[in-house]
Amino acid sequence: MAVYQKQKARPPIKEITQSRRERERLQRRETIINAAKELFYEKGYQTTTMVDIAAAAELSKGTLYLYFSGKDELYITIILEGFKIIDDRLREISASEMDLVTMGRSMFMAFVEFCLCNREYFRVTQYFLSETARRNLPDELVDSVSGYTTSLLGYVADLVRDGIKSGLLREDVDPPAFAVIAWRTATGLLDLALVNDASGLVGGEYPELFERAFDLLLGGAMKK
Amino acid sequence: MAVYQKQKARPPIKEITQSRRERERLQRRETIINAAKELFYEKGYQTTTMVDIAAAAELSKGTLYLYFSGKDELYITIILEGFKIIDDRLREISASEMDLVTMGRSMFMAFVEFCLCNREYFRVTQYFLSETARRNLPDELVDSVSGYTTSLLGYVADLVRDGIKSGLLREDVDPPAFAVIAWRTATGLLDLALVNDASGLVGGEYPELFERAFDLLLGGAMKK
DNA sequence: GCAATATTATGACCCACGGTCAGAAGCGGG
DNA sequence: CCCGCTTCTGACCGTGGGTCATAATATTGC
Repeated sequence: MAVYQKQKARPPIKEITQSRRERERLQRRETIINAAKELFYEKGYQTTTMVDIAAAAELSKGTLYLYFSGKDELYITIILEGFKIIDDRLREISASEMDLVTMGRSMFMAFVEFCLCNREYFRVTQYFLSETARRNLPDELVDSVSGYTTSLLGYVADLVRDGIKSGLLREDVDPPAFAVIAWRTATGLLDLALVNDASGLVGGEYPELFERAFDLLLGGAMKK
Repeated sequence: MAVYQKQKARPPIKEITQSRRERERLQRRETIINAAKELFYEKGYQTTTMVDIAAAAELSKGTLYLYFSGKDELYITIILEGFKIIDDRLREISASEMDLVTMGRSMFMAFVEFCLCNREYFRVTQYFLSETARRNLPDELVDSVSGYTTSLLGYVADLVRDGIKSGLLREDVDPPAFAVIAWRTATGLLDLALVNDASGLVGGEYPELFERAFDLLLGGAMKK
């Protein structure tokens, strides 16, 4: 009786192996990304070599180029994961039930803490922004990064709009401009914080410095 | 009568040539710096090669290493000139007769404008801050840069102190922290501005964005 | 099972660049 | 004019990103 059980027409062998191949390919890709992530985190972009990554992924150098167009693309690919995480976090906060000020502070500090805990993601974004990296990078990647940035700034701008509507903030505050300024204040301080372990230009505690920065920006935007 | 005119005992020939040698040496050094500055400005740090610089200075590559320990030192040396200029400018402003708010704004905008007009100086400072550059750099250079930074921040912190004393600013504003925050807000926005030529993440005019940033920080520090 | 074929992996090789150094070139003193 | 000292040079080295002919492996057809 079981003989004729062919309710589900099984797709041809060719397609089955095809799909397995694809999974395996993605798996390899993931392996490479993980190896690279660890090394970039540990040693930084410049000092990590393609051979290092290949060795860590138990592959030869040439193979890496079957999965990524080069070191930069591999690097930027890693960024995007970070963006996804922080984007989710900010969306989560912006969907929650806090009052506006708490929400703003939470967003600011979530971003800061994420960057402090995932320094390499942060460094990568800074690299992406300020280096010649963009030149020889696939447009698609550049677009992705820009897209995420726009998205992050959007949450803040929306929040500012709400703040103005509710009468908390002054009417002459420009939401997108405020978002950009807050974002760059955070990155500017982060830049410093990540080097400052060694150099000690700034005394005092870091978390407090970020809090103060947020207070200043907020204070400047609030009605008297 | 003129025969015995040896009022000024002329130093021995040896010393004369010695001193000329020294001047020539400094001249060569200057030539190299100027060549390098132009190229760094034009093409950025990574894409400028030592051979490029040597060619522009009409020297061979090896000669550069007689005047500088390497590419990094050459790079950082160029920074220091920039620091000197902006330091002088800020000192000038802080010694002038403006009211405190105007003075603060002038300092902020002077810094911003200097960086926008001398992008390479700015990029260099950022590189110095965030890259692995420091590791293999003479301590003396690192100290110089730190020293200038401290000096710049000092002008701002002093101004804030005056502002508090005069009753304009709140007592709970921490002068050094405010200085750091203002500084990093400016650099964060500058970082963006210098890339933004191409990428257009931010709409609107730049000078205005910097003004807004200053207003926010000032507003946050002022008494209600 | 086995050859023919397609897919994936490899590492020797190329080139660019920062840095070195033995020897060349130039200058000054005697 | 020659010796010695300073300054300069460019061939050379090591490193590291990227390429590609070839090898290894898997898949398909018979």
